[in-house]
Amino acid sequence: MTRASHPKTPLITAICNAIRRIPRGRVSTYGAIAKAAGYPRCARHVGRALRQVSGLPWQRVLGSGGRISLRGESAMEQRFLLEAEGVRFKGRRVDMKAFEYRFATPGGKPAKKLPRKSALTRK
DNA sequence: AAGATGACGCCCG
DNA sequence: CCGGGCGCCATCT
Repeated sequence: MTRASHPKTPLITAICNAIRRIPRGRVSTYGAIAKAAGYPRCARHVGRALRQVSGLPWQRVLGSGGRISLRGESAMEQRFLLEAEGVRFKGRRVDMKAFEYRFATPGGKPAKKLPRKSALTRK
């Protein structure tokens, strides 16, 4: 298990949590999820979380603009799964206007911004 | 310890 | 619309 289970860093946990909040028939983006989780600049880590943690609604996570970021057959599968739950596409991208899920912001207050440098390894 | 990597994002031509 | 380039950040080699 050198690579296994691991990284349960707060970052991954928060991100998974956010992903789980996306309702069926709706989608979100890597960037938006990272932000909603409280880690604005960590879009890349959303992908990492999806890869490590199983049981997440991974098909609801898209790249900016509502485009599928995966390649090959995984991309086809993602599109298939999304359409199966009612999400519709406009060309190669999802009609975000109609299907993007907006994360609830606590008390109308936007997520706090990360100091710009990671708050994890930091101290 | 240093460099490379990645289910990303944004700006530019 | 598409490709190329640069920035982000925790992990991995």
